Amino acid sequence: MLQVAYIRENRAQVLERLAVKNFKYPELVDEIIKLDEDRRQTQSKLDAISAEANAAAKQIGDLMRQGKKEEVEAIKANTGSLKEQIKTLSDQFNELEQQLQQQLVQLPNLPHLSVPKGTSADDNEIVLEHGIKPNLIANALPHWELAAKYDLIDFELGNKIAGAGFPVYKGKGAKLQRALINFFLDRAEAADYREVQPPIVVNEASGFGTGQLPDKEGQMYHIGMDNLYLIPTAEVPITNLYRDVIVKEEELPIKNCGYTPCFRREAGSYGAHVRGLNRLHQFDKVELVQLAHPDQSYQILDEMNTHVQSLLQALELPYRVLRLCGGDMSFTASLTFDMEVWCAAQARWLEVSSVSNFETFQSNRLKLRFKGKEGKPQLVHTLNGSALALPRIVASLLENNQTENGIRIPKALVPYTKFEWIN
RNA sequence: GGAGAGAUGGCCGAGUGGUCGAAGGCGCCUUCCUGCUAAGAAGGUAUACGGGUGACUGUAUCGAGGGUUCGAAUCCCUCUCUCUCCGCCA
Repeated sequence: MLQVAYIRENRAQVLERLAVKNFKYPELVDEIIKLDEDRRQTQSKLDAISAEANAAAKQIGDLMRQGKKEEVEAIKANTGSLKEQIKTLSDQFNELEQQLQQQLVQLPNLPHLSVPKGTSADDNEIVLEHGIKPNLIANALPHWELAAKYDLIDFELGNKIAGAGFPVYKGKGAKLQRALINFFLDRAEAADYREVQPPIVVNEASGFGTGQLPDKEGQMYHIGMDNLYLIPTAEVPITNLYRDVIVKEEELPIKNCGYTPCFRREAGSYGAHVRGLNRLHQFDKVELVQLAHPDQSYQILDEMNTHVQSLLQALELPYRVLRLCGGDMSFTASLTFDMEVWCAAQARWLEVSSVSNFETFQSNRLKLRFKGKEGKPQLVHTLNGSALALPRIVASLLENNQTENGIRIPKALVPYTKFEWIN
């Protein structure tokens, strides 16, 4: 959520930035400015009358102590109309605040100046490509067939007990999951992230804090009876650890990481592109979350970017880094880098990580601030990134590393899997 | 799920319907003092939104929301959460 004062004072710039995200209702900006104007005027009136009423009440108190009953009655005669005015104005004020809030949450975050214009994934800027695409053996198989061939993942069985998109990992397939999670967590720990294990359901306030709610209910599984949501990413619970918190400036940056399963309804997805592990309703992911000083957040974004790349390099996977264009970025982000790995048998790039700086968009909703020795509390910048999401990593490992003799596990992972081959 | 108790500032904790944005303690910050691993003294120390170039100032906030009252941390109602005991259970 953008800050009203910022919108008010930087109207032209806000409009210009929103255009980069192809925001469809720029008139909302002026509606917000108008509502804010009304709100402030109403507050001024309300405050003045409340002050008057407070003064009268205080005076009555003094007079009562002196036993001057008649004078008290004279003052009381006036307070009735003050009360009515206060009631009317505060109703107005609450209404205006509510409207303002409703409008504000509809504005997406402003993209960073480096974000290219564009309308779809085709307009994303390829920042770099790393590694060499493997030459596959003849009769190379896509990962879903490899998973069946080596009895690693059972999509049918998952279908039976839950539904499509909930695979069952078996034997070395299951061990590979566990190995990847531990590998990613160890790497995060080595980079000074503190590991946390958050709940995998969250309440509404948490969903609002990181920007999933309102409006994106359809992407999350909802437990109606208890009004809880299954998390779509660990970003939600981990960032919300700091909701309504004022941290000390010298504690920044605050680095947390965590492994969780993630749940996504993925309503409307279909076709060959969602086969196998390409798109699931439940998957595992290790997430990095940082709270940063505004002066440092872009440097930290680069560091996170580098961290994710180091994981892909360790896993010997060819990858590329994209700078997302305005049209492909999320509602909440200021700048996002996506990492995609090459899946050789499908001959496709698959997104495995998304690293973003949200600047103050989330922290404004979360009321997450920092305070130095002097001065007012300021909103922190929040950042997060997948490091990494498992399914497409597995897809790529299986497809890229298939040989006549089985599937080779990359060296860095062998201490975790305790096996070098799947065969 | 049943019964009871409770929710006050960073923490602990007091609070009679007016003198309470809130005693006291701890913590923290600044200054002073004392030459010694420390102690003492003074002052300061919530947040949001307004108004003012600024010093400053108004309003709101004692779990949340309503109500009673000229006036509510204090009285009433609803909700949420926490704790204790019982039940169930990994």
